[in-house]
Amino acid sequence: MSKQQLHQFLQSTGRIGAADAAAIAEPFVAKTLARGELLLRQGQVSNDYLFLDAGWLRAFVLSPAGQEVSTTFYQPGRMVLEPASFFTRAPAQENIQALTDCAGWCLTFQQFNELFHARPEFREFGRGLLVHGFANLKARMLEMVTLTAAERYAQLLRTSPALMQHVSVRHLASYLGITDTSLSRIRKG
Amino acid sequence: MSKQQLHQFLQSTGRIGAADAAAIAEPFVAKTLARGELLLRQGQVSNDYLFLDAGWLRAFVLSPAGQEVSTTFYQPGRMVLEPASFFTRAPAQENIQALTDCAGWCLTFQQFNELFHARPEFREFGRGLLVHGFANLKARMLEMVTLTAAERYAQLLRTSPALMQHVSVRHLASYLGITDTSLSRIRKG
DNA sequence: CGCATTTACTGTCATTTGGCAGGCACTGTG
DNA sequence: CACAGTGCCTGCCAAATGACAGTAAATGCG
Repeated sequence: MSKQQLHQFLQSTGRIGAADAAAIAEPFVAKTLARGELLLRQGQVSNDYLFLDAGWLRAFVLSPAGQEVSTTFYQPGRMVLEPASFFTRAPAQENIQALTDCAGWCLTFQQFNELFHARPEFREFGRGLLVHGFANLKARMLEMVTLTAAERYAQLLRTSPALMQHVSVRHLASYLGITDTSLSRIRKG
Repeated sequence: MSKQQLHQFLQSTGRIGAADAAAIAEPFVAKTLARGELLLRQGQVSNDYLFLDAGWLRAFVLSPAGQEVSTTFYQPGRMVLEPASFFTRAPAQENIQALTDCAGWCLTFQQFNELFHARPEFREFGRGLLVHGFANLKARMLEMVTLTAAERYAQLLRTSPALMQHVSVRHLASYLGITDTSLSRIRKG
């Protein structure tokens, strides 16, 4: 497997040229996960800044009541990251689990930070990643407030149809903020 | 009004010394807002990286149905920022409005970016700000999914009692993801 | 293969929440 | 003062969702 997808992703912001992309990608190390394996376990400090070539993952937390709540799904061609733990070096609240076999390229925090401070383009890239994640989360929050469960499901179907192939109804339901019972009814209806 | 609070806030991360804090604070310019005034209007590009000395603000968006939904409340001693527009230079979806008369210190995007690239400590500071905002939003999303409306209200009362003095029931309700009718009932309790 | 486990769906009923309309108190204005 | 406007509360009913239990199909495993 080559780093071609990673190169393209780095350049996709428009601010990183081919030569810089190659230099930035250089320290990334190959990483694979088997289906079901955890990339991050709650209580650990995240040390993976991962570009995902292939596969799907989900992040989840345990609610006070002890139930798994899926918080994020990660698709191929994107970064997999838990910023709160990775950047602050604090133990993670979240777990990140491979829904399928996965393969990608990974930086440690130290490697990330060296690039971050050494390369202005990568700085902007990293900042942009956080900003977009923030904006997406805000949009999701807005949907939680303004849409019904059925509308949220329809919206997700429309924007991420491929996701449905890899995620169980139960995971989807907790992501949408409803019970699997309700989601079953919504899908039926 | 002095920049003392800003100095302290910059140093509160532990990675910025007094001398660096003074140097970083230097380009910040005084900014005031009258109650009701908009710091940011949707459709505009945000150009304010604001530290709030005194006063309260809220951010809100218009839902597809045309209703105001409050998304964030800003308290004194913190930053006021709409990252999605400020960093990407894209028109904002959100409005930011002063709930009371406000005073603080402000950077433009250009000033911010110069500091960001020139000063490693400020880079880490800015990154930390985004990361914490992200983590807070995720925690709020988790509350939306796992708690009832009454529990979310109780939680907010516990964590931000001062907020209640400055925010109308209607704003609070949309922030909590319920109608003002329901919040009224919850408060009655 | 047989068996246990997990997953998805469904029915019934209780609870939560929204929609709507009305009432009361407060505020600013001529 | 009279008046309109606004914010907050409340009552009534309908819709959305949760809780629980049971079933059937799919899956994993010895």
